[in-house]
Amino acid sequence: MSLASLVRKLEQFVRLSPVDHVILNRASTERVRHFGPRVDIVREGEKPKDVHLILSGWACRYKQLEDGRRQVVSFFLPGDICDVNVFILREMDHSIGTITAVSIADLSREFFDKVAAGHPRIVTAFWWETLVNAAIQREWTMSLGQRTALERMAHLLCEIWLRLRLAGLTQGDSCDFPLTQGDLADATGLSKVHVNRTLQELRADGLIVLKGKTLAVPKLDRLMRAALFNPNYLHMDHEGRQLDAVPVSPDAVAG
Amino acid sequence: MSLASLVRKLEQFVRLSPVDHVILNRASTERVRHFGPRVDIVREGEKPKDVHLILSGWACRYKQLEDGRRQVVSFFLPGDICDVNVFILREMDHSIGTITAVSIADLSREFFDKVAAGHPRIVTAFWWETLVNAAIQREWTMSLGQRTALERMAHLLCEIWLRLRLAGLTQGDSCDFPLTQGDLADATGLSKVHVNRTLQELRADGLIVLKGKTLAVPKLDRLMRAALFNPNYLHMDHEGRQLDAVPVSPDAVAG
DNA sequence: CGTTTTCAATAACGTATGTTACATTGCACC
DNA sequence: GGTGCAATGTAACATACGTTATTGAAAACG
Repeated sequence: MSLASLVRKLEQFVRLSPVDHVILNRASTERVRHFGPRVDIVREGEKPKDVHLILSGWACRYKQLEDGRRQVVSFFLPGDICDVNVFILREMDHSIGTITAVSIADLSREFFDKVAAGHPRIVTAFWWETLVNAAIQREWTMSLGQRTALERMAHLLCEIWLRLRLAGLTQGDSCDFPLTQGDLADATGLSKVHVNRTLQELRADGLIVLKGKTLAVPKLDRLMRAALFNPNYLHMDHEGRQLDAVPVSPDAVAG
Repeated sequence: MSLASLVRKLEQFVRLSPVDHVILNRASTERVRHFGPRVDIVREGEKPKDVHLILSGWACRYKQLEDGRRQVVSFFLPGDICDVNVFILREMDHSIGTITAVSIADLSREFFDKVAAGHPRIVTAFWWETLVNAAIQREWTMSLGQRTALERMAHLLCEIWLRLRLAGLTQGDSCDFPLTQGDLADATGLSKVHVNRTLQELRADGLIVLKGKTLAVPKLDRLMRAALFNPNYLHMDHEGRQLDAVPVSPDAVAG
């Protein structure tokens, strides 16, 4: 129920003015909606009306084939924006569903028009968000096409970890992790059974501690190596602002 | 060496003004470069300088792992724009390489600033391009995660076919097709051997005729069915402007 | 606070796709 | 108009991952 993650993330990239803060703050307090866990926010085929900003909770974007096969194509964490400017399209080509209980703010076309007209830094920040999301989608393509089950799993966990940390949602080496093995299967294109095997292997190698709904990553650099993880695609730095500008543990980024 | 494909594609979605045409025309004749086949236009790690518009030829975006595994994450056909606004990022997270000989126009940051300031329809058209590219990338995620080799191959061929047709680059039921089986392997995440097997099967089923550098699709609707292809993600229509506004064969879009 | 449902774990077995190897065809280039 | 190299085609064999089934342990629920 907070704007903090979005602002923290965007300010990683662009310095926003006090007026920009007011604009974002207003946008994220008007028109707030709440959803339970495992519920659809948006359905494929609908006309897109608003852009959604995740204030709290986890959600995912997914697609389904006629015969029921389901692929999660991205995860939404607090501070994520679903699709800047989607409303120019006639209909949604995918669905968005919640994982946990979720609060969202609906951002209208008018909001974007106003931003475009008078708030160039927010425009830049939103372009950054858009470009990073595109890069993440490409990296998923890479993972699904080339990485083995183990690498793929490790990669996904690294990515989520770094994104959570950027949003200020990690505590030490652990974080909240509400995804089930079924969710992980739908996201990695593996079967649930093989997801289980793969997690066991990561545990046995001491790369993760995953229990209940909590994930710990004791040695991020080792997990990254197992994943062939190159953080460049997250574009977490800009014009001298390095990732390390955020207080993080020293082993945070390998390389 | 022509702007026609871009304009044809964008006008499918937004009606551009005469001034818009002039702007695009100027942008695509200044700063043109030519490349041979199988050559890199952009390399991962470089600082993005311009946005590239493909005037002629085929190219692809690809990523590589440290150990050499390579994934093609998208194809660029004539009329495609590589990445609207990439230059706000510090460095490229992927490479762009040519398939055939290619001519591109470099679009500068100033061009985009000018467009943003005074040409709202071009802005909308570019957003549409951006959103469709994102949707294509999601569909690739779906393909790689859920579709079988045969479905995946068929799906890729459908997609390329429809994109070429939108750009006005098909003749009857056939089109130029310069991709090698190696390219198809890198794009589908399959081995070259299995790509060969899969193409044989599509041929045996009469779904494609692929020989030399020409592809024919005698029954698009059947190929689409084999691919579980749903064209909605290409967003080829807008506010009453249907796909069929372009002169096409009746079996063009199934469903 | 027992009951029901979901989620995780594990085993046995099946298969789609990968790998290696080599033959064939096509095509660019002297 | 051969000669060389890239692209295609095929076969035999290997394996990473899928499927089905069952059990146990947590949560969710009334």
